[in-house]
Amino acid sequence: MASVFSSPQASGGPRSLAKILDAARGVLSEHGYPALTIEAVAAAAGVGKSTIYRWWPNKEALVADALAEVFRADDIPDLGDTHAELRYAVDMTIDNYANEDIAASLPALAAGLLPHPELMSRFREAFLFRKRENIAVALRRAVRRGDLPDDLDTDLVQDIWAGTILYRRLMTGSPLDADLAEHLVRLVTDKPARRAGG
Amino acid sequence: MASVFSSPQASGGPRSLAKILDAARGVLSEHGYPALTIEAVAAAAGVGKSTIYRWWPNKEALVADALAEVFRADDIPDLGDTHAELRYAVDMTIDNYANEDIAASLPALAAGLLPHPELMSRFREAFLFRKRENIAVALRRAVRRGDLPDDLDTDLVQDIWAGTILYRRLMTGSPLDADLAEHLVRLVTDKPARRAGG
DNA sequence: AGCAAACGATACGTATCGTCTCGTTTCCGG
DNA sequence: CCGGAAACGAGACGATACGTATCGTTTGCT
Repeated sequence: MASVFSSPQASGGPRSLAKILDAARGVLSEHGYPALTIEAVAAAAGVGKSTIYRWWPNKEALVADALAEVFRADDIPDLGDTHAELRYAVDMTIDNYANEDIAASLPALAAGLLPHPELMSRFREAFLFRKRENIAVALRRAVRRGDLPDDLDTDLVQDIWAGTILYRRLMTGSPLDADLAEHLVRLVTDKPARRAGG
Repeated sequence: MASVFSSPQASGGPRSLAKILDAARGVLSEHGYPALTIEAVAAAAGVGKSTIYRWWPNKEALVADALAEVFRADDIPDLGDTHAELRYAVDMTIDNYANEDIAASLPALAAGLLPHPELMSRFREAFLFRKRENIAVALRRAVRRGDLPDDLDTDLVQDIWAGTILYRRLMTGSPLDADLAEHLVRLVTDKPARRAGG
């Protein structure tokens, strides 16, 4: 998969992207986000600073690219069982945000990209929407089975899942365990009483 | 209310905290987070840098203090109506995260505090738990009324509310409107079918 | 072989951080 | 109303990182 934030030119093309992305992940894992400077990545990659700046506009874009390759965006398998499929989706999301490198970088990433709408939307594309579409497929499948209501707001469901998980990870520090996953799935599958069926 | 991150000494005590906090909010509102440097705040407050560093360990702590005063943490009024009370709580949360200054600063704040557990926990205290306890009171009131299940996990409810709202604000950019508020309230009040009544 | 793109090294100017020193102002007790 | 201590303003300072620019070298395509 090509990188999202780098801008390979027409002919010839970059020769050191992979080396740089690997080095970025390495620095991040070994020394943490505060140590992740362009100069440190360049040194770890055995590369000149200019080479990094040739392909990425700034540090956040580089980190986003480096992490995008670690971010899971599986197709949700058709298991014939709605509960199991949604659990798969939630577990995948938990997996992503439980990842040390990702969790440690996301706030700084968001902070750095927020003032740059162009980069921010590319970030959303790479990080969120790729995964979201796969989960949406599973949700629509569940609707077709009759397990979820026709008017289900799939975006809201995903905002709730990802939002809760991320919030727990970054703000409250509560565990991201099977219990949470189960709650989040049931939040969607246990339909409201709807005032009639009582 | 005293500030959370500053550390006023025994006697004498600081004379310029308010001036500095006001200046910080001013710079933030007028020029945005990237312009919020210690030097800019000092200049805007008509204060020496050293005065700021005397009372706050770093920029994040200062910003956290400045924003904590803007953060709403109302008591949820006893309206006799669970739905209305929870809606009040959700609206308040939306209000907080819809605030330009707060939303623009939160990621940078989280990024800066994350590597410092001590500051991070003081931040949680000031920003989250004050508000959460007030909302928890309303939730427990609703349980007592029989409108919510006895085993309600109030922390999870709040993680879902705040998480979803914050995620929408920072990541997807979806609107934080009455529709969302209503959905989030119903998520809690429309009890699951519980496998029996269905 | 030849050319252009990609590269590495590295110097440079700018910005901000957080520390420090020093002389001045403010406050409080006596 | 005086004197000392704390708080203060100004700003110099070293360290670090950013992002740009220059330049000679390597790489890979034709």
